[in-house]
Amino acid sequence: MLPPEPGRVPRTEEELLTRVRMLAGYTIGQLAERLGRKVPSETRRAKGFFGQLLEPVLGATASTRSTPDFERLGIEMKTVPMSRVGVPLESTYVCTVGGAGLDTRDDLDWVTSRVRHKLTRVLWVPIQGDPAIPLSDRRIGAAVLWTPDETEEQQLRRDFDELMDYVRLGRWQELTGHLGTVLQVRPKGDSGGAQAWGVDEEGRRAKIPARGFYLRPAFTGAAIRNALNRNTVRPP
DNA sequence: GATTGATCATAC
DNA sequence: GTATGATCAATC
Repeated sequence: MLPPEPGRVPRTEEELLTRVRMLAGYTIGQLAERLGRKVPSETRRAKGFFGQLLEPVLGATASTRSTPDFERLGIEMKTVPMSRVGVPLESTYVCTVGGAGLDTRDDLDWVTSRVRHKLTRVLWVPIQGDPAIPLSDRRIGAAVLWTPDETEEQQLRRDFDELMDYVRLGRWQELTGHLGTVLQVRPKGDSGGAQAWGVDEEGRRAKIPARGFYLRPAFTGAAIRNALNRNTVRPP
């Protein structure tokens, strides 16, 4: 039985969920074959491959724009590499720090930030991430749709506000991956080379090393578990 | 073994 | 070069 072919843009959440659930159990190899794409030979060269493979099948309005994957539904899709025991093996990239957003100052406030907008509604798609399993044999898991609850949003906001203080003050040197309990800032893009717009310590526009917001694995794991629990109807 | 900083592919 | 999609690998 072959996995579904590339689909049209889903019109409703239900349509998207139905489609993504059809993928559960299939391997990356099966999906790649269906799409006529070759699975990279080395895992080192497969970064981002899973996400890019799933997008056309689910009807994501892909491309490189900074809009949600499912624009009209306001849903962002993230594949998550899971260990044998079902915990995320990697952090999850959210969006860049600084850049054009600082021009409008929208990014400085949590409520209008790209981080919050990106995480308002996320479709988590777990995929086997055990390095012992060849890329082609890794299986797609059961996806869940998640919206941060009050507790989760507070956690994110606290970290965001703390991290953005460094951005506001131009203290890029001190803005390392050590900061933040659930949300952190790390380098993004080619090391050394990649740059983005920010402000320096005098508040002037300046080029700074490109960085991105990332969710820590423990938070992503909890989010997926919580989404599962919330979406499960239990008997009274 | 977990984590931070470095790195890889692709589209435009 | 900048955005998307992420994971690798040196270090703690």
